[in-house]
Amino acid sequence: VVRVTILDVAERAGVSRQTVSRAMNDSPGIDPETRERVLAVARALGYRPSTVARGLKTNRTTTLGLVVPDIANPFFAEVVRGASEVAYAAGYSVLLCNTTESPEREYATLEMLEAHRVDGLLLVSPRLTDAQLRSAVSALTPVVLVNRLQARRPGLASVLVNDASGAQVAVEHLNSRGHRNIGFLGGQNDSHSARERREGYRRAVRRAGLPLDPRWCEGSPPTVEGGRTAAQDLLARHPELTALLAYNDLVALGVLQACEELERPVPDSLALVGWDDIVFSAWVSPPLTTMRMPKAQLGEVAMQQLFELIEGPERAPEPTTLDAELIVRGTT
Amino acid sequence: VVRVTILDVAERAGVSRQTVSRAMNDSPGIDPETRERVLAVARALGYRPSTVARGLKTNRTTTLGLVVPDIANPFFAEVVRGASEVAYAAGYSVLLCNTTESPEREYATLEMLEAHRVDGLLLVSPRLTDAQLRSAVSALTPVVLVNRLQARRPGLASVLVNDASGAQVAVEHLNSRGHRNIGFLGGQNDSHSARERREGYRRAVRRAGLPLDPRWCEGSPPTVEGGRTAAQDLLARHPELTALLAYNDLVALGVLQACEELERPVPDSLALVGWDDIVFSAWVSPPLTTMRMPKAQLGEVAMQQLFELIEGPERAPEPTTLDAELIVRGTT
DNA sequence: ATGAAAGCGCTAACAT
DNA sequence: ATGTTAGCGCTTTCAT
Repeated sequence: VVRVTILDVAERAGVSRQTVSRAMNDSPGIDPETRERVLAVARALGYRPSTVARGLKTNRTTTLGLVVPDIANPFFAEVVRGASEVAYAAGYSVLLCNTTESPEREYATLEMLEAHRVDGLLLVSPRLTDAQLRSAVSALTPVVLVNRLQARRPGLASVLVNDASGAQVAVEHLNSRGHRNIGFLGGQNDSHSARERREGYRRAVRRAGLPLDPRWCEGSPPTVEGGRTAAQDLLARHPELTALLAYNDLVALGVLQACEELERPVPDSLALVGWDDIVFSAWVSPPLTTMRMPKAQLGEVAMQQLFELIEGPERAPEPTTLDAELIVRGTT
Repeated sequence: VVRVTILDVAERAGVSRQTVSRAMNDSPGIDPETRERVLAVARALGYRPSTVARGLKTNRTTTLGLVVPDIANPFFAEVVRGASEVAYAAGYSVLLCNTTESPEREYATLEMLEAHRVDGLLLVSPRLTDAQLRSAVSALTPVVLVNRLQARRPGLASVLVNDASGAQVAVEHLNSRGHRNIGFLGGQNDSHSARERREGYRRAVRRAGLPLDPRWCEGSPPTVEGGRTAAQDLLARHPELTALLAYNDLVALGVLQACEELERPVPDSLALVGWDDIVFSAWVSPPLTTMRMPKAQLGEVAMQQLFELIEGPERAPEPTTLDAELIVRGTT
C-alpha cells in the first residue's frame, strides 16, 4: 500500500504543502478557491493525512485510552459503548484495553498507553489500591476515574455512582414491603463498590430502626454461581431472613436459583433486590427488582469530563455523582 | 507533562541516541554493559519511547483496528475480548470502533483507521453489502473479515462459522427427538448469517425427508421482543409446528416468553433450539438448548490470521471455518 | 494569501 | 561497538 502524502497533493494542486495543510485543517489565511481546488485534489487522490505525523508535530494524537477490567462483562460493555459514542462524536479514537483484573497487566497497559501518547485516559479500575492507582497514573495526562474516588488533583476527575444512597433506597423499598430482617449478599472486600453498597445497606438498616446482624452479610464472587452458593449457605443458617439485597444482578440470579432449590418462592418467601439492571434481569422469572446503574451514562459523562480536562487541565473538578434508580419488578 | 525523549536518555547515559535506540529495541551491535547502563538510565528517567515517532519512521504503528456493530451486544463483546487478548499478547494495541450498524458511520470509521495508519484491521460487518465492503476496505492494509465471506485477494482473510452445518446439526437433533414439523424463526434478510442459517435449515429438513413449508419460516429483529412477537404470530397460524429453530438465543428467549403466554409448555408442547449460547441461556427456565458459537475463539483466530497477513501479506489464505456446537439443555 | 525553513522523536543506513 | 547523517509526514514560525 503506497500512501499519498501531503507533498503529492501539493504537487498535483500546484501549491506548497502549507497550503494543503491549511486547506485540510480549515485554517484561515487561504483563498476559498484555492481551498476548494486543494480539497478536490486531495479527494481525488484519496489523501488521508497521517495522524501519526501530525501527532509527532503537535503532540496531540486525538486518541484516548479506555481501560476496563473485562470488556465481556455486560456492565463494562455498556460503559464502553457510552464512552465510545461521545469520543466518536468528538472526533477522537479509543484504544480499548482489557486488564482482566490483573494489576501487572494494568501497569503494562498504562505504560503502553503512555507510549502511544494518548491525549487522555478513562480508567475503570475497581481492584487497584489507591496507592497503586496513584503511582500508575502519575505520568499520564488527563485521567477520569470511573466509579472510584481519588484525592483531587489537577488533571484528574472521577465519575461515581452513589452506591450508599442507592443501597438506602433499596432497603427502604424492602422495608416498605414490610420486611424487617434484611440481609446483604455478595461482593468482595477488595472491591470499592462492594464496600460502599454494604456500608450503605448497614446505615440504611440502622436508620430505619430495623434489626441488624453482622451474620446477615455474606460475601461472594460477583457471579451467578457465587451468589447461588452463598445464598444456599446464608439462607440455611438464617431462616429468619425474609429479604435480601444482592451485590449485583448476577449474584441475585444465583439467589433465584438457590431459592428454587430450597423451595422458597420469590417474592413470597423471600424478597430480592439486585443491582445493575443488566438486560437479562427483566427476562428471568420472576423478573428482578433491581437498582439500575446508569451504565452508558457513566461512560458518557466520564468521557465528557475527560474532554473538559483536556481542554483546561488546570482545574481539578468536583467528582460527578450519578444515582442508581430503583426498578420495581417481580421479586419484591 | 514534559516528556523524556531519547536525547535526554542519551545525554544522561553519555552515549548517542542511536545506542539508546539499540538498547531499547534489543538490537544487536551493542555492548551488554552499555545496554544495561542505558536501560537503567531510561528506567530512572521514566523514558517511554514514543510509538508515534517510531511509527512515523518505521511505517508501523503496532496498532490495529477492531470494528464491530455494537460492543454492548454480548456476542460481539466476547469476540472483542478474544481478539484483544491475542493482540495484547503480541504487543499490539487495539483501536475499538462501534458502527452502530450504520454504513455511513462505518465508512467514516474506516477512514479514521486509515488516518491512524493501523497495521491491520479486524472487521465485523454483517450488514454492508459485498460491494460496499470491497470499496470500504480497498485502501486498507491487511484485513480479516469475521463471519463474512469475500472474494479472495491478497491481504484479506476471513474467519467464518459454518452456519449451514450448524443448522443441520440442530435440525437433526430435533428430528432425533421425534419432531417432524420444524420451523425457523427470526433474523433479517440483510444479515449474512440469518440467510445462511435459514438455508442450512431448509437443506437439512429436505435431506432428512421431513415436511417443509415456506410459511414455517418467519423473520424478526434479532431481539427478545422481536422473537416474542414473531413466535406469537407463527405459532398461532401454524399449530402443527412442534419444534422451532431460532435465529439466535435472544429470539429464542422471546419464544420462551411467547410459549408461557400461549400456555405451551417447553419442551413438551414445543421444542426449541437457540443459537449463540450467550451466558444467560443456561440460566433461564427451562435452560436453552442451543448451538454454541465459538465467540472468543472467533476473535482469537481472526486476530491470529491478521498477524499472519501482517507478516506475509502476499498470501491470500483460505477462509478459516469454525463450527457451532450443539449444547443440549432443557428446551429439547 | 502563499511559501520556505525548521523541527517534532525516532530509526535505517552508513560511517568509523 | 558506537556515532553521524538523513528523513519519515506533518505543522509552526516567519518571510514574502
